[in-house]
Amino acid sequence: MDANIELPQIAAEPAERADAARNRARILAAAERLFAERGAGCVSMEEVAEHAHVGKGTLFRRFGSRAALAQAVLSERERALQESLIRGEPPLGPGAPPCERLIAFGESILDLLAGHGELLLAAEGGSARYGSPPYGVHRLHLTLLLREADPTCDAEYLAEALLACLGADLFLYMRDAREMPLERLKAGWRELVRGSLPAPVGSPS
Amino acid sequence: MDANIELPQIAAEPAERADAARNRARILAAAERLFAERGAGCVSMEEVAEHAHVGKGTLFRRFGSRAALAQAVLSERERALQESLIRGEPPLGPGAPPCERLIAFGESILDLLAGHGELLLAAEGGSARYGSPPYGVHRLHLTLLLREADPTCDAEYLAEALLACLGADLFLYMRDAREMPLERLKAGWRELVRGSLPAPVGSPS
DNA sequence: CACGGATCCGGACCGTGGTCCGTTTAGTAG
DNA sequence: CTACTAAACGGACCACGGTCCGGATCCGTG
Repeated sequence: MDANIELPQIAAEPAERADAARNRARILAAAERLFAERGAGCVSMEEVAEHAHVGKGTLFRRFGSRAALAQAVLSERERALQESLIRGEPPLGPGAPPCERLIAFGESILDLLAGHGELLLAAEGGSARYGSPPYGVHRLHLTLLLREADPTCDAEYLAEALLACLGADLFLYMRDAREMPLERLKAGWRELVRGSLPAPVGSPS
Repeated sequence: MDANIELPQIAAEPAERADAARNRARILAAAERLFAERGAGCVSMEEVAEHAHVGKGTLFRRFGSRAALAQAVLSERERALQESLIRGEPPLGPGAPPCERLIAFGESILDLLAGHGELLLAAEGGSARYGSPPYGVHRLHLTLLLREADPTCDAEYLAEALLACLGADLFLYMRDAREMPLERLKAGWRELVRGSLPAPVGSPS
């Protein structure tokens, strides 16, 4: 249960008081447990505070919003994904052609969604998605890959558009309401990516 | 100020009482005015009720939720769009090749978003999007066009994915935060559609 | 017109996300 | 150990979306 996660700590901040750190860890542990037990959608912030033996004010002081709490709970997995993007094995990491990397990226996100869809939905809830650090990283990653694959395309627009197809709300809707299995979503993503790129070498068909 | 909009009235319901109709009209008029004056995001349901001289309970009895109220306010424009899709002139209506119709559809939606983005955001808010009648119609429209253009593709998945690129939250983010002009979004949409379809006759380039 | 029941009204009420501020506590300097 | 300050605590508080139900209103019937 390592909880020393301080991703957005770049400038040297005046260090964290001991009780603050203790409470942060308590809150994260309680949130993780409750979200896993009953689903992120069925846990109120007040409950998280109670189970962490902490006042509601403290909870919001530490995490700012429900979406940010969910992001914090997910931050370890997100960190691992980013690590794989930058230094992992191909096709997710560097070394594979951009098209393959794009496909692998989307499939990783879909796997993440399959495992923690509700939690990711809470993390993206209410347009908190755009502007969150993970979204920025994913956007940049896609932009660079798209530009590499086709310098003439509008990579910035395409990155946003492709990421929209990996949103948690859309995923849950397609999986639960439309009953599309994970494999179908992955196949659809592959086609989507291939369509957005020019044919790599010789165009068959 | 015509307010006799009763789109989802298919089965012969036991008719509407006079005071009910009067209150519905009042509410729609008040909502339309307030949303236009101050932006949909800055108007609470209680305010709408007050300005319509109606109790909050009546407001929710009639419209069920904030999102549904926004949809009702938009229903006239949505109806006009659907009319154009079914019986309008090409390329939006029937007669043009599927690819052109897809492009025209997206551009129409983008124009709608440019004019009433906040209102559409309220109408789609909180995953009320999927399952709303307009979404169902748009999805069906795209599915049929995609299937016509390429019977081998997964038209149902592609329809959802393409619609995700026309979501109100994404549009407002790209326009306001990323400062992408409308023309760029339209150009991006065109490329997106062309990529999702096989080259129509002879593939140039 | 008088009646009766179905329909509708409206504001009190609830749960929730988020804020505020008086009080407490951790850390430090003397 | 004491004194002091900045930081953190925590629960009362607020605004808002949404629900409920006792009472008022409409409208068909005799």
